Amino acid sequence: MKTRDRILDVSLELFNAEGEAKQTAVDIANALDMSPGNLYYHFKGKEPIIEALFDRFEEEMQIILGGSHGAVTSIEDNWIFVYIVLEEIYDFRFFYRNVGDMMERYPGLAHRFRKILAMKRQAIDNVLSQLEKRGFVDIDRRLRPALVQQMLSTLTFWLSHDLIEGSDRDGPSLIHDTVLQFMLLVVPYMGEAGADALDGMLERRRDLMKA
Amino acid sequence: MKTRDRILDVSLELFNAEGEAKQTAVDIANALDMSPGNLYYHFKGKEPIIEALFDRFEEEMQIILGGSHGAVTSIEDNWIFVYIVLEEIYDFRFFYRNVGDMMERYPGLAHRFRKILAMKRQAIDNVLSQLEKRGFVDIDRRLRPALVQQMLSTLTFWLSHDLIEGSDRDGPSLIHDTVLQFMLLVVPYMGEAGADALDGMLERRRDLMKA
DNA sequence: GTCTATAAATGGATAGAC
DNA sequence: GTCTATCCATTTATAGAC
Repeated sequence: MKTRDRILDVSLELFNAEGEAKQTAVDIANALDMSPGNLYYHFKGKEPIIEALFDRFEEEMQIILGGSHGAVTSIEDNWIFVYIVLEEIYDFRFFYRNVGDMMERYPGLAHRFRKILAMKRQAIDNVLSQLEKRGFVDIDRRLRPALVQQMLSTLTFWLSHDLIEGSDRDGPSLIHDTVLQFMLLVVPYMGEAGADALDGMLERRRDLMKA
Repeated sequence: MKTRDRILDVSLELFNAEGEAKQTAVDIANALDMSPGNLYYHFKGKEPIIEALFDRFEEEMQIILGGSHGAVTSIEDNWIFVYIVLEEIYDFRFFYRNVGDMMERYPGLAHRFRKILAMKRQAIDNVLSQLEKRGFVDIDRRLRPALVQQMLSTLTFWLSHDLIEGSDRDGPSLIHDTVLQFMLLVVPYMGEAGADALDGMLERRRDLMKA
């Protein structure tokens, strides 16, 4: 099963770098220095390759999002999973450059995308509940669903948004800014402590910029 | 120039209903009860049709976003332009079901999309400034850019988000909920008056649901 | 302006030799 | 497992008659 893995590795790299939609089966074979016939021996086309890549992605995400998110003390620590999720998405960023397009062209992925979305929502909800229970934040019940939705959107469309703005940033810096953007959403609900927490977040971001 | 307009009208309807990516030049001709050859006489293919449709959309958006946004008293009235923008986007929703994909496949649209994005950002900024000046809201300077970005994302990805969630809602109800989602973003910055404003927004939403 | 017919181009897919 | 050769389907695009 070595060639099979090589096909997946190179395909992932190619899709992330050049965009999935533009690559044909022949392009993939070329990138592998392999004949199209041989590629078809291992995978019946582009679609099964995509699905095999999604298998990998899904597995990772389930590990990340299925893990426990309790037992942390500081506010920022609660959101560490956000950072990890963004990094994982970045590894498979071709899926997220254009989620709607992927779901449309590979209908088999739609419900699996939604399952991951639901897990993300659950994870966000858990963390917010933690923060509320510990008294770090106080969120109006009527505003809570909108806040969760906003967080979920951030997690889903950060790459699309960057693409549309055409900023062409490097991955790590984009990830850091997205984490910041995410955390800033709770600041208004932190009351007195909000100002200090905000300072901390921005300072940390500056440190990361330098490094 | 009558056939030309008919082609654009029917194409828009077809793209909105069935998705732009799936329609070929022949499909468009069929929907028009017209031969492909004739279609090609008026437009050299799908791309010039898309661009002509974007001309229409761009013109409308410039009128909406270029207009003045001052001289309104209530908080909700300030956001009327959001409602109008969403309705206009809905009329050309095939552009927004998958913005990134459109920009990728029609590179000529990219900078025009970005121009509209910039106008939206400006309009949001103006309204926020108005609200601040009148003392309706008090937004930390360091949080303001993140808030604007969230609002912009909402305005850009509401249709994608609905598509991904697969909720398959009807247009008007989706538009109303998106306006609500948009306005809820400022509630945390309204201080004492926030609770009342929130009540008003939710009540208004309920009234619209019944109608 | 509109049609029919057909060419040209692209990408997906398989057969059969090695 | 891997290659070459080839076929098939789809879509774009044009030529020429009406």
